[in-house]
Amino acid sequence: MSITADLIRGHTDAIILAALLQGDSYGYRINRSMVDLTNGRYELKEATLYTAFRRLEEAGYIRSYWGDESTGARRRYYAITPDGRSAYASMMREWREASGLLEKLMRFGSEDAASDTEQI
Amino acid sequence: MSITADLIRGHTDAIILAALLQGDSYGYRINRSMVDLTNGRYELKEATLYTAFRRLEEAGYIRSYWGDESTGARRRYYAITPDGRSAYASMMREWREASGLLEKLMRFGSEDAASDTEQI
DNA sequence: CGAGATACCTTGACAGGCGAGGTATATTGT
DNA sequence: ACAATATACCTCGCCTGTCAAGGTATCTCG
Repeated sequence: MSITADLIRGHTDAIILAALLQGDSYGYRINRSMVDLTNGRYELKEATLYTAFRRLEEAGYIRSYWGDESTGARRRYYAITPDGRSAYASMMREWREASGLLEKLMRFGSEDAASDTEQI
Repeated sequence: MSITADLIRGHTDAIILAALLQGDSYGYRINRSMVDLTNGRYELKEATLYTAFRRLEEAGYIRSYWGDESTGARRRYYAITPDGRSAYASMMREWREASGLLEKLMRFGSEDAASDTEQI
């Protein structure tokens, strides 16, 4: 993976919730879709993923149920809850704000900026 | 602070290097300028800041020297090294890529998107 | 003289990410 | 028939960055 962990840290939950907004899904599949969407440049590691599921379920943002696969390995499906939806929304808001601030702070010194006309 | 730590986590080094691109500075001042630039919405905590200085100096990205204040508290100044400059550049590149990916992943589900014409 | 600003620093705990390891079932190639 | 691979789940324990809490010393102002 070309993207280091700390750049993603803290966004795991939002990413998972976003995936579940599309409909119920399960761990392995979510993992795959990350890889696909990013062309393999980023992967949510399994350990991270399952820890996150626990965390999110405990927080009441998702709930889980076993699929009734008649064949193949069993799957634990996850569904986003109403609380999860509003959590997602506020995470997105935070992300927008944070990335704006970061942008500002990180090019504080560099002059490829050309957009600092707004006063702080 | 309205912005949670984990959203910024991992960017501390880049932020500090960016500040030093403007010229040598010292801890307390860098800290202040963060607060000013973000209108108080984000603050690099002192403990975090000084840990980062150690880390960056050990990595050879910055070097430090004591200022010769004739009055007031002593100041330890930091200067960015050539290695630090190229580290900053690659951190910026990583940030661009990561934030692009995150954007894509996090609105995977939501339909304020309207820009998913590019195929993955 | 006491309060507050300036300026530095360390310790210890915490939380999230993940490497490494494990389980079980189905498919595919030889 | 059997090994390899893919699917699918899970846990333990380490590592790293953040930060609350505490500490030091100097200067200014009322």
